Amino acid sequence: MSATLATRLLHWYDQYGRKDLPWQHPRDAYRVWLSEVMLQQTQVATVIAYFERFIRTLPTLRDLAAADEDTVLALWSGLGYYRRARFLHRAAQICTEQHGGELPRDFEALNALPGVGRSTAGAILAQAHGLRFAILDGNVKRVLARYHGIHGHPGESAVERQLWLHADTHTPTSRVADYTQAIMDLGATLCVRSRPRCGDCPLAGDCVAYRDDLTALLPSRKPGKTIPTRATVMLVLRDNQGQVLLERRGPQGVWSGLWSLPEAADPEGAWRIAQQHAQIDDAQALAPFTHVFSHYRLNIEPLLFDRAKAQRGIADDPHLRWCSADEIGALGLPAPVRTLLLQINDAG
DNA sequence: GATACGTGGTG
DNA sequence: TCACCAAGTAT
Repeated sequence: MSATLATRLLHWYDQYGRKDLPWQHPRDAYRVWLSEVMLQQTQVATVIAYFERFIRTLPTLRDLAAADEDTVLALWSGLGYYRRARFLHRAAQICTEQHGGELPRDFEALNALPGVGRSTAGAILAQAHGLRFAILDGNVKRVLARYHGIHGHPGESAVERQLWLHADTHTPTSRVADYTQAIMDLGATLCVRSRPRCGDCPLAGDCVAYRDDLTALLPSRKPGKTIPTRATVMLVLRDNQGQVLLERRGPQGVWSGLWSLPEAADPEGAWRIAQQHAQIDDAQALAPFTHVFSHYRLNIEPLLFDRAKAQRGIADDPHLRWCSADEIGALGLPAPVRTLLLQINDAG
């Protein structure tokens, strides 16, 4: 009878696991929650700097609940999937109103918070409180699909159901927090998507994919599909003090809640919109570029209306504001818009 | 079940 | 250049 998967994994973790990630010290519920949400569909290397800045600015759940949405989105700006930030903010307020300013320790209550799914709820309970709950993120899916030789894309419900069963079965009753970190670390460092380092893996002896030489085929890849291309004109309205007109995007769709540039379908529409907001002398087409989302490609044609004279009355519209470069730093902007404005600033 | 939702890195 | 990928959740 060989040791359990958890035993072997914990033994490996003690020697090779990651123990200095910023959310591990201290490993409290607020920090684990924040890190888990930031890490959804995002890699550790990207998250670390965002996490440290966020936790420095909003060190407690109550600070987050009391913060402006602009502050939260500015701290998230560049991370993507901005709905996560809005959910995080709302969930903090729910905790303040309904849970005494703490994250609940109950799975159902956690799972009911916006942005907290089964895996994130499990991670909080396991890592912050040592309770026996399984997680099933991309790392764990990859490890278990290989270990058990499970075919089929993990996005299929039947496959995911199997993976959850295995994930739960393997979760030990002691050292749950370390085990949870261990299986993620294995997936992130050895059992990686391409060229996994099976020679160093503590589970290779019982791994079906290793035994059958299937590591390159498991987990099964998502059936590919081509993404559509869309186009937009972005208006850069700039006054003689260098301030640029920004517009807050609505609660639905991409970049929800972020401050972005006004948009139009074509240059004629752009002129029409520009004239509503300012007196315009001329327009200058800037270099077009493409921004790629997960589900479509966006061709962006920036149109610079320089030396614009702002119309009066805009101050009344909370979704519009003229911003200096300094103010832009404190707002959440889409990554390509921030890049564009920085380039224009550098160019004068 | 399918789709929406970002961004930066990689081969 | 480009397809694919990386600590998911909500609708």
